[in-house]
Amino acid sequence: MARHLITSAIPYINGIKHLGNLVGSQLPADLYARYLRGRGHEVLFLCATDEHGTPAELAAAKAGKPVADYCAEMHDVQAEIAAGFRLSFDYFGRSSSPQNHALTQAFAGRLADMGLIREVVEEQVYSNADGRFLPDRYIEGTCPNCGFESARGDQCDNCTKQLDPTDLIDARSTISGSTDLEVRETKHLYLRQSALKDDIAAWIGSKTDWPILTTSIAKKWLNDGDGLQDRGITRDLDWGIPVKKGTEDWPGMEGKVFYVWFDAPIEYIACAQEWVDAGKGADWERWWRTDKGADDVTYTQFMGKDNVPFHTLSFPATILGSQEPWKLVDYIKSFNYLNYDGGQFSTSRGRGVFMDQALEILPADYWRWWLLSHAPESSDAEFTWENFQTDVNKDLADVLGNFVSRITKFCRSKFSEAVPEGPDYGPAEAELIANLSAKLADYEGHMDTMEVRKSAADLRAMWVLGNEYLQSVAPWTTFKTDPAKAAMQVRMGLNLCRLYGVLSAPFIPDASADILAAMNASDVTWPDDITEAVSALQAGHAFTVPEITFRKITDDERADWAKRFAGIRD
RNA sequence: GGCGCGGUAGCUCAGUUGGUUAGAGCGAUCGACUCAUAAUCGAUAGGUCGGGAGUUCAAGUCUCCCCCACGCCA
Repeated sequence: MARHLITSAIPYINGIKHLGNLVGSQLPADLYARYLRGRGHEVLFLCATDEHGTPAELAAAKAGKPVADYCAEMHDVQAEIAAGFRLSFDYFGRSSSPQNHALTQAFAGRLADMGLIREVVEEQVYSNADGRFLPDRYIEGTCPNCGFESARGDQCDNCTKQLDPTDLIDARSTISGSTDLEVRETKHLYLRQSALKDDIAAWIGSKTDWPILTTSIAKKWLNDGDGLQDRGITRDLDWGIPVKKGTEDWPGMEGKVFYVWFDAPIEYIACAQEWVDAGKGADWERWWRTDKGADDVTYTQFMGKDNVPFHTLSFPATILGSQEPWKLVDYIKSFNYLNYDGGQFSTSRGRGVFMDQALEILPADYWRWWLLSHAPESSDAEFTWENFQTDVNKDLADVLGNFVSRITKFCRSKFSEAVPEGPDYGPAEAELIANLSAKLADYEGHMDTMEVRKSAADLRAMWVLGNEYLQSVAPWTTFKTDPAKAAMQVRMGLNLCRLYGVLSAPFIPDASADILAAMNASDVTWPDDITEAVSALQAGHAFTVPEITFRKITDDERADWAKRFAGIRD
């Protein structure tokens, strides 16, 4: 039994995530966590909400709520939706937790002690009306180059010229529209990532088994231009973790907070502390401190490609720079984007399906299966309603659901709602067992290496083997001449239902639980041996014919949903 | 403009270090079966592997150029 620490990129607190976000981090992380638990490994699976920064402040203001209240509410909303998708976090924390405050401040203090923090005085635009410094993207004005009226503080979207906020003519705040702006000096802390470049490059270089997507992004940032740049880790905001040097005040940094991208990944560690403090775990250090038992932990992170730089460079810079025995990530599984019907999902335009909407129209398993079996691993993937409908109907309703239905109903009509008597398995069953064993090995191999789409294909192939078997031995025909033999064939079919329930659980936990409950199965452990597994249910074992496991999506529904989620809001 | 991931059957995608007639699922067509959610099983059709040039005994797989899509950055 091995120990696995798994984290999913932590979703931003502002709003509900769409299916592309889900399939890019939380869902595959959950698949992996469920699989490893199923195999009997010890797993700690953590996720949290990422709560700091300007967007959270603005969203709270828009909602007319104090930012702390807003975040608390949205955390609960996201937690509820995550539960709806059956995301099996051991703990769903918050980056605004007291634990993360203390740990982030401790890291900053330690990095300062190691000489890796420098103070920089810079000029930034301050909005008197808003009472705050404005990040470049919250400033708009007329481009001095082309005259475009909605150029942003960092760049003109019309002529693409790179700009400084002070270049803009009639600059205004996009928050309030106010033109009462001024340039003020402000002091910030920078993490000297440039000093850690060689360490990080050596570490990345040692990860030869990582996905190309992960390492190519990391190497680009390491080597482009002047190489890895020092990064500002503080901001002039109210909402965030106050800048402190450990537990001490940081002279000159009063009223400032750490930048969200500094404290967010530290929450991975703080989340484990929250898990313990909430009474759900006993010891977080044995997962995170290599001097306290974490040296045998395998740590895997899941994220979309946009998060890769922060997980391959920024967070490792924090860890490596501290020179403390923190656990570094062993494997980063990154994903491309899921497109929606030929374009992007769009939060602002309401285009695509969001997590809460998805659960309103169909159970979680439908989404889990389709999204995972089409995970954007090697390139961006494409969601269309036509594909979703045909794939889900075929795979879940016809291949798996109908298999359970046909065998249980046949048994009930010809025998009873109990596994019938019959002889031992024969040659046809031996062949089936051999095929299943081979496919199970493929399935486990692909799950071990987190090849999500291939794992889904292997699982489906095992479902198909059951249908092939029934079709070939045809118990409905056998029954006419040799009822005892037919009973044996039915016994195999019922045992396959139980087996599918066990093996399918990482992908479709609810349906698996339903099947196992219908089969009245007490043993749900992962099979070591298929021969044994298909003998688990013995003659006389009572079962029930389950309700329809997966109903089909109709053409009307598909058309209706395609229209509903096309994005008419503006 | 620079960089990155891609461009393989109607659709969604696989194709290890270059090596026999390029694969899967869906869809289509035909057949079998009738236990089942008009389900299942089998068979067949369908691709000049974005375009061009090159290296090689041999290239979807390597090199160069070009085109297209998406993304990131400045």
